[in-house]
Amino acid sequence: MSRVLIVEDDVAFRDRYATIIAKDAAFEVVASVGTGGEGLAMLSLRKPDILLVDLGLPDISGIEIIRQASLTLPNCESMVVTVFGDEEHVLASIEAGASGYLLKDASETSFLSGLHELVAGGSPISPIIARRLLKRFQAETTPQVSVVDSDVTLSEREREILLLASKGYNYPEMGKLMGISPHTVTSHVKKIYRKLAVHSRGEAVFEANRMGLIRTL
Amino acid sequence: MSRVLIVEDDVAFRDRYATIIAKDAAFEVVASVGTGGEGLAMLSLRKPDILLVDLGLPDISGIEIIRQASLTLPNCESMVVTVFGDEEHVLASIEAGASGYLLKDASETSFLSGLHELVAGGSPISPIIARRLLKRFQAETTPQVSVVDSDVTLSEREREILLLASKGYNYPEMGKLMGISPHTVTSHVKKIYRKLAVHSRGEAVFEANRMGLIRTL
DNA sequence: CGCATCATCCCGCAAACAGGGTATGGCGAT
DNA sequence: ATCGCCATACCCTGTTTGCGGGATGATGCG
Repeated sequence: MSRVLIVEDDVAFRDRYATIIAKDAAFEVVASVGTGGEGLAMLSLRKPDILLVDLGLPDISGIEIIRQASLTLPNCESMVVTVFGDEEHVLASIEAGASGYLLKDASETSFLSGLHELVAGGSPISPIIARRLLKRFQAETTPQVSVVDSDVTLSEREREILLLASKGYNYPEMGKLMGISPHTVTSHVKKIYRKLAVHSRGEAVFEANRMGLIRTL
Repeated sequence: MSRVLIVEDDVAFRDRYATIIAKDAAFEVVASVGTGGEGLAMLSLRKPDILLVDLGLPDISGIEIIRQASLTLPNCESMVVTVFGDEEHVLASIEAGASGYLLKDASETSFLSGLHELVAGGSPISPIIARRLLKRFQAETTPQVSVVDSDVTLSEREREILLLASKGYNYPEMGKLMGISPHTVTSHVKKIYRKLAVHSRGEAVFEANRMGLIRTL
């Protein structure tokens, strides 16, 4: 039997959820509150297995409750039930650790089956929401091609210098570190400037890691 | 009425899909083939509204068919129906342009409702699959939090200047652009250096957009 | 064998820069 | 009303940089 905590400010919805859940022997509502503060309190007090949370709470955002839940209760799965279908809310919820995301217009059966899927290790997501996620994924994977816009290729030495430049070393220091003359460093830098079509260190560094020539991670 | 193309090598499944779809007046099976080659042919020949595709085809991967569909038929939604629930297949499908992803063990009703959601602009995704996607998202977004390591906050002016510096402007130019004296610019820059604990433009720019203070997009 | 590319080295100069001051006024918090 | 923070502005000094030249050897490619 999974213990459910409901956090929802709209009393009508809160009661509806409680009623639906009560019908299913697999679930038990251990608390049903209307504010984020109460939600956080119940989280540590009742330690639910499932957190059913609305995002538009009067005091704090439901996101925070989700975050708290995934931090303090590793076995607790968070399900968002909300009217917000926009990308920002969805992503924030997922980043906070939500495992399910249903819109409030979900039918009773899809609501219940969502809960069952949640405890089974799945992630019930309303198709409309899922579409947003897919768009995001496609947007993230495809632009890699567009990032490789220019066909600029730097030589090994040039990349090294650029990396050192990005860390604030001046020419003499670079020369010493690379075991070459500072004059040589300037020569390389000049070529870098020409290749990147820039005319200062700052711009070079900026362009370089915009073009993925320097990986900051 | 949505025109459906089925590409599935297992005859039993193929027939099952066709039978289920035939029951719904909203859909019409315009072709039902067992190989990727036939699938591609039917794609251009029948121009379906929905592509129902298995990933494990004998000749070419279903991924390729999805890619072809999203490239040539902008109004065609691709739905993957497969046994592969691993991350690689899922991500590849989505990257190729799939809008739905159901596992083969889906019930008849969830199969049909999935199709309906697809034409309604949603993305039906089996909860197990969705969980995979969420994991991916969390893995991708969380590192950004760790990047915000230091509690350095730059003032509005300081950010502006840093942005201009990253584009290669020198102090006089910045001053002109911002309508302030070049001396003032240096003052701001000095404060920036102190805050970021750097001592050159290059390093400042590097640190700034490593810390997410500058958005490169 | 040329030709291109890379890495290396050198000179010199005007401009920009780093870093140290000092000082004004506004604005919000205490 | 006093304090801190920000933005503004200026001065000074020594160093670094940007950019214009010119030059050499090594390597790789057609």
